[in-house]
Amino acid sequence: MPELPEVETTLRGIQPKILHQVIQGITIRHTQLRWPVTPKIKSKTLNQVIQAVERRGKYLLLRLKNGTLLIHLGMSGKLRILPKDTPAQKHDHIDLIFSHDILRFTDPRRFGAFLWVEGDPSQHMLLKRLGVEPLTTAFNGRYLKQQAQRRVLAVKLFIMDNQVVVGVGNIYANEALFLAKIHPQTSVSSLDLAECNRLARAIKQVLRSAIRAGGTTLRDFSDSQGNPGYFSQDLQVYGRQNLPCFNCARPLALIKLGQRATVFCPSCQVITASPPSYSKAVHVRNAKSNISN
DNA sequence: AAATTCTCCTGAAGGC
DNA sequence: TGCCTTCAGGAGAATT
Repeated sequence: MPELPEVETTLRGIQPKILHQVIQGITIRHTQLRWPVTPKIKSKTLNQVIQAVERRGKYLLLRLKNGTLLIHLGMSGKLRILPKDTPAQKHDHIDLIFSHDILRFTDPRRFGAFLWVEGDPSQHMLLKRLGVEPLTTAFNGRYLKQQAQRRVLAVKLFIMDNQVVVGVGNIYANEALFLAKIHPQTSVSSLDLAECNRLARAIKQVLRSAIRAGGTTLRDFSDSQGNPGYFSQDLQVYGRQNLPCFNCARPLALIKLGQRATVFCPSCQVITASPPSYSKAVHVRNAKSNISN
């Protein structure tokens, strides 16, 4: 499932292939994505040059002279560079056709988005309220501490809030909290500066490692060439419920926080401050480890 | 306002 | 084998 490292991996794969290239055609096979794909995308993009390829959070921006293609991979989306004559398969929804190859958007679960945006994309509804990029110096312990003031929710939900920091999805939130030795249910306003510093550093470290590994492939992520990511092998907690903690060998626990699977080590990630915890958690009974690949 | 729950979708996996 | 149910999850929308 694409999080920031997977989107960054995709960006690095497609950028050299499409930058400064002319869009010679566009094929839309399925318009029902998260939002309908408007037919005017065709006329707006035809014969336009890709002037820049950027990322903001988990959004990809293909900038043209008169507007921007705003793309989100959702849960199961991928963008691949393929030879021009590659036959389309079931969930291949959109092709951008260039002189030598095509950029194909595939998304079985159709949680993704493919939008045309005019004007400054940073002011678009979907982008203007996004928080800081985690891999910039603006994201640090002091920032987290300041943002956490008077917020009443679990730290895991807080770091997954895109208005605080972008790009931290469920997998990397679990991993970063383990690395920072912070219990996912800790009330975020109770974290001291040292803990915030640890957490910010852990998020950066986990995301950087995952980008270096080409992302995490659980079921269906692959990069623009169709290669899987190798970070799955480095996962410390995600998908490892009931298996031994790599630090202390005790079994990892699984709960649900905000309807997301949350895996942590009950002995390495201890809540120190009081009140002890926030956000309702559902304990998952008879949980089986379900990591794939 | 902030926190919480619901919702979209398909494929995989489990139960019987 | 096969049908049925359940689950996964990003993030906006709806609700509390």
